[in-house]
Amino acid sequence: MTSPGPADTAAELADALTRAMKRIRRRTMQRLEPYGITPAQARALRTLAHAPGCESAETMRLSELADRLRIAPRSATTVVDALEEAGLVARTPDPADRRAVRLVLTTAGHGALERISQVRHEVAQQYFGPVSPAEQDSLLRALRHAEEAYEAGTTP
Amino acid sequence: MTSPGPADTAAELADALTRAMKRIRRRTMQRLEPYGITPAQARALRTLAHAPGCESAETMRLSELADRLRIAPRSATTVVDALEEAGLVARTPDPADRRAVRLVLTTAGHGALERISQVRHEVAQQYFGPVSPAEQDSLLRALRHAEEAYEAGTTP
DNA sequence: CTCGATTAGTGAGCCAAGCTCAACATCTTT
DNA sequence: AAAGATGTTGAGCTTGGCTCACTAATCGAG
Repeated sequence: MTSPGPADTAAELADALTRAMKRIRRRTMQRLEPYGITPAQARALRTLAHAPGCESAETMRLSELADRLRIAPRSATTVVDALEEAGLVARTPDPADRRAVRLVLTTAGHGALERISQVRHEVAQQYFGPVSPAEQDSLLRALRHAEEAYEAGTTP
Repeated sequence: MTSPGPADTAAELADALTRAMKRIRRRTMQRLEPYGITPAQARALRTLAHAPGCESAETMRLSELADRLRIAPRSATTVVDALEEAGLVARTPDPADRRAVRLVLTTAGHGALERISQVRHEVAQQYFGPVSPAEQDSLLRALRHAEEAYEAGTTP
């Protein structure tokens, strides 16, 4: 019953992914905690930092940040609130649209970014260390492949 | 700066994992919602179902469930509460240890399990469909490898 | 046999990271 | 200028965890 065939690989994959994610997330959180940065904040910061397409990077609208993070705009507000309170980003008015807010990375924000990328790197390196670089690469490509197909399939 | 070398693969991997997880989780949640089952409950149910090592499966202590799910015992209590209220598992006293609780799958629980495994299968299949079975397999092995190494490294 | 230590489960209360729905200001278009 | 679209946020909810403190029960000396 429940077809114990080889097709279950996909489901097991989902499980393995969940576990890996959990580990990495937790580890990163622990490492980032001393700086008072949560993973979500770190993600936002990173997203904010290398905004492709904008000539003067690290300036972005809140809604664009939400888009890139794939979260609801309202959720982005909360993240930015925290980031702003921590002095890592600043909300400045958009001269061209008075409804909008432009987010700019502060100097402290840049500093945080550096620490984040270091931690991120270390944690991932530690977790995926036992996996050979070649395998890592194919893993990454596989995931991207799946992701692209998914995106193409849901937003046609 | 921040070493744009090939070593970043691991970090990107972590990102891709996060995204994949998110998608799968959401999709599964949507598909399971009509049955009133959350992903966490589904996980618990599955864990409960094929408990390896126990001769008479689907009977397990709460703390063992917590262990297998890698969550705190207290969190398992909450999950089991929901499961019990939905009539999918039952708490029965452990004859050998009156402090302990044995969790048993009800008939409804078995039914739910079947639906879950179907949904799980379909969702994962859909997401990882574009990835060849061979790649899926190597991906899975890589993740397991990382996981094992991690576990060995943290509980020596 | 009893008494202290340990273990199993849970109540209370917290946190992160989302979500929706509705309000409000501000464009944009007709 | 009125109608509608868009950008941001307040209020309040959800999931899936967490810790700390407590009770009940078992176990291990002595």
